[in-house]
Amino acid sequence: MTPISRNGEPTYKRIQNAIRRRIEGGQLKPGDVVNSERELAKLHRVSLMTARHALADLAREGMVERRRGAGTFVAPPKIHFNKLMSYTEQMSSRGLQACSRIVSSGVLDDEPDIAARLSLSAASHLIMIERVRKAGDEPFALETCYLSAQEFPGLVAASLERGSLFSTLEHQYGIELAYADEEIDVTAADLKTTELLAVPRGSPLLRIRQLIYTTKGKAIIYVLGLYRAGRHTLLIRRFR
Amino acid sequence: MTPISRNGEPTYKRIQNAIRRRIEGGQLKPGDVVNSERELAKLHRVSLMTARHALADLAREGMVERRRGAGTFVAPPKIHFNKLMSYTEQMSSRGLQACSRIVSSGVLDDEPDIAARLSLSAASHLIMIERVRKAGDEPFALETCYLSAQEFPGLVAASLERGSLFSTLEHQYGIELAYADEEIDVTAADLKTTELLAVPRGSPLLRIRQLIYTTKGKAIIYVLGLYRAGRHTLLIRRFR
DNA sequence: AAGTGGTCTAGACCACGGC
DNA sequence: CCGTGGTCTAGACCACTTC
Repeated sequence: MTPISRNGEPTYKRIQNAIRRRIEGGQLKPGDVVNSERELAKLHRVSLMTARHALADLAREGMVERRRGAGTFVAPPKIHFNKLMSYTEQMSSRGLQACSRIVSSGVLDDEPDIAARLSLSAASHLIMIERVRKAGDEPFALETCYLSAQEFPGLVAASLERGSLFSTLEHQYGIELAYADEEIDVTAADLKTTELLAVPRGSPLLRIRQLIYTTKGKAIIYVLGLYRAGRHTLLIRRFR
Repeated sequence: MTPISRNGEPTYKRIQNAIRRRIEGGQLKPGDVVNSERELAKLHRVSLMTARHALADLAREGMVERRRGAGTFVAPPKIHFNKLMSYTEQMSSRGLQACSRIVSSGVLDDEPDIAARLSLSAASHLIMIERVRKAGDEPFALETCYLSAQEFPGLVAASLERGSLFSTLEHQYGIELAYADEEIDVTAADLKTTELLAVPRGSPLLRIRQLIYTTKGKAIIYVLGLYRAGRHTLLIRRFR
């Protein structure tokens, strides 16, 4: 048997996908027994080590739990903590519709601090998009994002039409987002924010400054978010 | 050769530890080449798969990076994002001394909401410790933590003497902390907080409600933290 | 061309869990 | 007791990187 089945997909991944499909398709529910290493080896006509590789890797992902002497079981669905999601994705994961309004947008060339965060020279041209996020009728957040104008020609127009910046970047520009570092603190609303978010002057606001990186480790988006009290709580999981 | 060398430690872990020691001891620096699978197999008189297991596992931990066709290299030291650390640990990791003052402490038996978060019955006795954290002379945070009084007899006295609650729990009570879920939002300072933190009434405060779990998945500590604006920023990494 | 990691085989013994 | 996962062997071929 050839180790790799003509399409380039390793055998152990084919086995994983077969199991994944049965879990995601609902045929296997959390707590159910998954085929043992020996069963998988026979089913897929594969050596024990390969079947084992498939299961061990699934366990590492958290899709499955292995208990020595007992078997391999479908793991309970994990809540995705510390996941980088766009506003649109966050909303749709809760079954809600993303709703936002672009307040302003354009290209700036005198934002040295922001350019520096994106590892660009001080006077670089930066695309700026400022949006108010709404829940129902009430605005609850003001988000301003910045990107290199040179790297994303034509982005402003595109982003004005479609809501999701993430999907535009990923599908239109072929960008692979990897992670984001966030600085979270608190400030009082200034005059401009007061008007846009319809809150009293001096109201406490959650401030999140986010720097989003690609899989190559390059910072490509800077986002400044200001969130009204009460309307927004951040969930984080920390590990020991 | 016996697969396990009399003390019960698997061979692949012995190999890992040998490599780890050389990295942590400074003999191998980030970017340096680590012994290849074949070299390790000969050195430790072990099969290729076992040497491979050791390296693959170290790579999964992030201690080394593997590049096909090139070799295995010591990974750059990782910044510990999203790590659960006590205040004492956070301070000492920055080379500072933890400095806090106990405002009040005692046992409560009428905090049903907090008891519920800890999966205890409504009228359970709860140890409460309220502390002001300081940076230099200025107070910057008010932290109140709650634990089951039944599970931690004698804790109040112990915690009054030593600063670190985490180390008391881990060493005195044999607790293994695993992770914490945090809810982060923002409020305005009430009268009591105003006095303790020496800020004007209505000042914006960062509020962090933390539920800390053991390795067995049991919630054992609830912490409510209130942080002054400007004095404290949270760092988070989110992954796609 | 030589060396590396990635995949795979066809077996083996052990420790552990549930019956 | 039997079946499970955990460890291990002594090889093999491939794709890839470096020289």
